[in-house]
Amino acid sequence: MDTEKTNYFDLVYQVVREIPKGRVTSYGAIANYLGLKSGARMVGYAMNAAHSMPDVPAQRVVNRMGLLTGKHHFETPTRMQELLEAEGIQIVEDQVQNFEKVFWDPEKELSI
DNA sequence: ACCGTGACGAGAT
DNA sequence: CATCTCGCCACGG
Repeated sequence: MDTEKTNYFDLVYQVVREIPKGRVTSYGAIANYLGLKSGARMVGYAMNAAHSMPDVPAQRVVNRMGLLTGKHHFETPTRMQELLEAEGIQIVEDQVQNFEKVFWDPEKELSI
């Protein structure tokens, strides 16, 4: 055990858990907030490990275009959309509607 | 130890 | 304006 090299994964989960209900954010926004700068990919990779993390609403994390790119990683491909719709987010063909409205920028609205 | 791949993003053509 | 390529870093095979 020991060697928590994936410590930055926890940072990602920390931010994701702070995403308000009915809102979404992007991988790049989280990466930027954590200072990973162009590590948007790393954020996505971290989310892949989120499978073992409770209270990590990965469905609220989409790519910068508001597209549900990671829906295939859920229990079912439609699970992500259903969860978001249950929070009041409208989705059409894996695209978040009113993305600008539901977009939640950690750097602007979050303070942890 | 090397190569390929990946829940992305931005710049260049 | 649409498409392509490269960069980022970590992990699996």
